[in-house]
Amino acid sequence: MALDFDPIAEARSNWSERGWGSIDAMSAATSITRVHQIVLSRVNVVLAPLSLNFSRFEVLALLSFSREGQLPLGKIGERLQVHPASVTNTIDRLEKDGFVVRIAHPTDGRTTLACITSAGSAAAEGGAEAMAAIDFGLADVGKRTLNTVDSGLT
Amino acid sequence: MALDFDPIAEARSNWSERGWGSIDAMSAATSITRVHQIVLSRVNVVLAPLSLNFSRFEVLALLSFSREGQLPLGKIGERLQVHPASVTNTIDRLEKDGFVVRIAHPTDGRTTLACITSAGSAAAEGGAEAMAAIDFGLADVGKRTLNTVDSGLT
DNA sequence: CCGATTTACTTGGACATCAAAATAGTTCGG
DNA sequence: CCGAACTATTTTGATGTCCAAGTAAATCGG
Repeated sequence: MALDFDPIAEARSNWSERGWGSIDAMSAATSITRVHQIVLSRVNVVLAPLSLNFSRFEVLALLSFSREGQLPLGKIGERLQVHPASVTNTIDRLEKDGFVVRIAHPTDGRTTLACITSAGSAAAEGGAEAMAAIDFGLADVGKRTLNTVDSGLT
Repeated sequence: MALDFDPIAEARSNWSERGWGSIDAMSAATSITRVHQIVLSRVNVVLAPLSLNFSRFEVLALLSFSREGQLPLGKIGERLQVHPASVTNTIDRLEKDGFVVRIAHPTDGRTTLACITSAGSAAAEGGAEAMAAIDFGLADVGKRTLNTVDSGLT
């Protein structure tokens, strides 16, 4: 799995030779992309046996955190910063797997609520446990990095 | 664009209430996901007018860094850590836009080389400039974060 | 109270990615 | 030199994401 070269250092050096600008930002963007890639794939590996991936898990977690275990689809998209069409798609799959059900909003006919089922709650629980068990795939990334990635967000 | 709440803090608090583990790692993973989302979308916005996105730009940059301006598809996938099928797809598009051409490897009949064209070089140049101009969408992320994201990678 | 606008979700289309199977060419052991 | 094993790429099929357009319901202004 480990590469025999450092892609980040390589990119920095080539970038600089080319006289291209914003090297630090370029380097950071590359790192972020790479870390994201690694984390996402590691996390998805342990979620797969539960019929989950990170997106689906996020939705279930959000629902399980809510008072009633249900939220309008639009709210879900807003919270997770994903496109409405993606929410529709994700809820479709969660519903097909029996993890949520769509129910009509009591007063607003436009709105659809996603409501988590007990199977959904169990899956969320299992997913959280599975990801915690591998430290979200970040075990070897280093604590200092973690904390500082954390801050500096808008 | 700015949210009226802090999703990361929110997630931490809910996560903890639930008694779920690895809070720091969870928080970091969430941050990485979110930063990646933001950076990628900002970068793609400025690349779009050039008929590029970040994936395609990465391939062009890699080719333009190479001695001969050409590399085997497999090498490209290895360097950029993407699936062979994705390389095929990306090269298809770049070729359709006239940014690269496929040529046969001189000695190994299995291998296909992607060779950057002058239009491709120009596009890479323009893309680098465009991304540098917006500091890779990281302008408001903070310098300390950038440097530390940088280290801690395997 | 009605028409225009806004809001909420879904649908269809374009892309991107991965896994697995298919294809074609190379290499290696006997 | 031949067949087995390996390597490089493409194809196929499943997912996932976004955008733009469509549909349906609520709201706002006159």
